[in-house]
Amino acid sequence: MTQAPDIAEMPKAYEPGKVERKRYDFWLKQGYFTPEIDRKKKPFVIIHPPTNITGDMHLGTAITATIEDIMIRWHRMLGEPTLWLPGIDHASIATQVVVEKELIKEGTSRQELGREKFLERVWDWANIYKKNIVEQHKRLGASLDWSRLRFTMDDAPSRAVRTVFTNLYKKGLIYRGERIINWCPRCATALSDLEVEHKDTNGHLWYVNYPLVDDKNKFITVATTRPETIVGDTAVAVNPNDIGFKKMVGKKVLLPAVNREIPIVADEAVDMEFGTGAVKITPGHDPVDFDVAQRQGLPLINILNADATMNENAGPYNGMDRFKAREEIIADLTKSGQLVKTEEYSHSVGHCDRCQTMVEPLASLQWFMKMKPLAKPAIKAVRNGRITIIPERFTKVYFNWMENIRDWCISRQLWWGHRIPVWYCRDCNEITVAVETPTSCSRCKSANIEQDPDMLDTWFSSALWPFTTLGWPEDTEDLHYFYPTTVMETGYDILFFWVARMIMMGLENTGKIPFSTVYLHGLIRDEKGVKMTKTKGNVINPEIVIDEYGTDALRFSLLMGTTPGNDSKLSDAKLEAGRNFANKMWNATRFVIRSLEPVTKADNKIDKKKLIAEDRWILSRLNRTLASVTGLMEDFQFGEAERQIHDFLWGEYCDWYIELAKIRLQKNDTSPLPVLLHVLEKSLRLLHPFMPFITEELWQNLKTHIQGIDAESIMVAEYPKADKTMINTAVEKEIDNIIDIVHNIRNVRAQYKVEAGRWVEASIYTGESLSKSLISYTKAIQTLSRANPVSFMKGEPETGAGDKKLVMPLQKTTLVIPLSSMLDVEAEKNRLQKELDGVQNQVSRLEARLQDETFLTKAPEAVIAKEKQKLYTLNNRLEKLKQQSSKL
RNA sequence: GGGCGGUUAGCUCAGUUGGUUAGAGCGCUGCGUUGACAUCGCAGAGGUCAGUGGUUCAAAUCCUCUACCGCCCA
Repeated sequence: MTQAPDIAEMPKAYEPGKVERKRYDFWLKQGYFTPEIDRKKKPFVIIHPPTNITGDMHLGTAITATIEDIMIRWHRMLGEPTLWLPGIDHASIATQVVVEKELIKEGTSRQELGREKFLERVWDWANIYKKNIVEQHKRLGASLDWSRLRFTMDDAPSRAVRTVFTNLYKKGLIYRGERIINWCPRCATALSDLEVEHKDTNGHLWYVNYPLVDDKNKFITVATTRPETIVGDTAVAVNPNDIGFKKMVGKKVLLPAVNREIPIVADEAVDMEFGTGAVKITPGHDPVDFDVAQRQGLPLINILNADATMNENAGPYNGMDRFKAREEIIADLTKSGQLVKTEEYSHSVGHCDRCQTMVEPLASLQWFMKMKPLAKPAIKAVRNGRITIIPERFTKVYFNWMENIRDWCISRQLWWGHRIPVWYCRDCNEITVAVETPTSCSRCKSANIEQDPDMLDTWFSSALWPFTTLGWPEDTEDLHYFYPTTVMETGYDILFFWVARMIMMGLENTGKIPFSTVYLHGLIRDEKGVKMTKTKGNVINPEIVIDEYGTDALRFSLLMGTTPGNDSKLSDAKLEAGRNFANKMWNATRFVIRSLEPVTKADNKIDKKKLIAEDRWILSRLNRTLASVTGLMEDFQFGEAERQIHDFLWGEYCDWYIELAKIRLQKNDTSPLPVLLHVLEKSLRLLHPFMPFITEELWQNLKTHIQGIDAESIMVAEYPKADKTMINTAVEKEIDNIIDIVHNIRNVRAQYKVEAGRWVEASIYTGESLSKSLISYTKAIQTLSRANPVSFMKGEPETGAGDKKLVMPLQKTTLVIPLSSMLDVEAEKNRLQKELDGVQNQVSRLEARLQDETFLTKAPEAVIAKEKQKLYTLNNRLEKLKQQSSKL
């Protein structure tokens, strides 16, 4: 009895905490996460979108890891060399914001610390969070190849960043210029368009009179939402087609507050419908005005300091905060009578994505990437199908953005990140751009050079991630074998940030697409459908969830009921469903193991000759599920695949097959054990990518009792394939028939409130034929529906008046139960009437259809035959129901 | 202003080439502690698939318009 599968070894409920760490360590030790390069095979590769170091894991991390791990584990089990490469992102601006907040709490600041000390602090932070990220992914069961872990600030990726910058600069695709950029006064840096969040804001439209220089009694009235920028105006503009203003063009007006003379110009860009039709032009602080100024040759005045206080160009408002200046200037204009009208006005205002501070458009000297030439091949790659985006509708979003792409501001006035590899010569002003830090100016050879103090946008390095992680620009074996990668999986919210730029950079730098499929998942929201954010305090920490429910439950519930690209909500109810399913599997396995003979090792090989109907039924259902799930996985329908596995295991294997098997185990009949084991073992493999821990635990448990399983771990065992020869529609119908009978006897019992312990009598009439197989289920029907005696009869029941019997026409048989112990006639009348109505309804519909000439001529013959058959069956049933009803 | 998505049971959502009586989980009602599982079992109630018009023999599914909700871009 030493190797007896003692049930005491398996506790009554699944305890994930005792399993997860142990199993993960085992996988790690075995080295399963690191692929073997096999040139004969095509690898499956996912570069994990780098997790950023700003804080702890959130559900976005969890859903990404879960979906990718499902794909990875699945392909690994299919025998493909499978690489899932983990990455960590330095998140330049976001990290700097968090660390600065810490400093403020300590009563200091980055300026006070100085650049070097500040960077030490950030590195400390980064090192802590790098560790956390790795640990958290391990808890999620992520089978990432940790031997290839990359951090964006590592030497190799950093060198790759400088290489790309240098190459693109040389090709003229990176340039330095003065443009309107988005300036965050709190972060004190430029931002790209994508990092600005537009919010509809209720503001005002102020109408201000600008007096004409040559006639102080005449005015031109302009409308503005930002009166504080008046001091930066260098013109007033009207539309050249605006007849009302025609005579004004060319004249000069006197700017309020600073008393500067500025011209009235005509420009097509002016919207005649807006305000009075005359607008103020502030080229230093408005993108449209900037363009007007370029066209009209107008000067440009910057009125703001980096912290958004007014500067010396603002005259009397110098030194004031921008909002204070607005109040003051309105007060002054009111006093002077130049403010003629104020309207409520709703408009969209940009805010910093990271700190929510109101952004200032600002003319500034920055580095930009020219995007149009890069976008062109990237559009083509998707258009001609070399890259597929799933779900398909995002293809349109991608095209729309790419076709209207604008140059990307890539420089940031930050301290943490990749420093721009540009050196300015103090002697000859030459710009030196280089991968290696130069010691002298490339032109005059002076050593008096200074590096650009700015950093690159974080997303610059992210865009290179699919190839820099594999060693580019070095010609490595990894790059050869694993690039282009297979799938880029991420949330749809960063389609532009990541995916689009990765495609452009991949094509530009490697000449190849970086991946062939883009799979976009939806966002996880809270129970009420609100996006989770730290400020709202509705963030769910996955680690707490794992502690309470287990990793597999979390993974299961994250996918439950989801479809590609659609948002989903996470709730305790879903987590409980996941936990319960895990527990159900635990106990099903516990039952199977307990049922085995203690001494011998059982066989899960199937001897087709020994199979009885229910065996062939569950095998048919299994293989149907396998085929369906495989199709869904190939189609990226993981939520639906998961649901089908769940329904098969719970609704068919546990609810029916195990229950039927129990009867055979008692009877000492042909043993159900081989099939019981066979189906369970395969199902665990089927489920493994979704719920890796519990499936491994149970599979290992099972393995000690089964002969001939070679794999050391479920994660390297073969993913089950459907055997279509096992699919058997006839036998499925046969067992459905049994289920139908059991179902109806149980139903009657419940309806008539028959006591649990009481047996009812049942006769089953089978019409023309009475199969032996059906009779062999007598015992099963007895046990499952608590009916005895159960007898089978050929033909139809004879119904005489006064018979106290329930006669229930089922799908294929007629069930007869003596009413003797079930006396609630009213309830039965109601039930019958309801059923009668239902069937009558269907019959009417079918009759109508079958009398319809067009249907009869246009529908395929098979369909017509099917409908006729249906009608025939229904009419029979209807007839029987009527008889039954008349008797009551 | 342009584009996209959603509207199916009380709640959260599936329903992918149009074709049995539209499904699941949770919730609800009733019954149930016979050795896998009360993190469970059995049974039940609950839906004119947002509205409108159309295509079709046949529409939750395809097309038109409308309403409401959400998102993205400008």
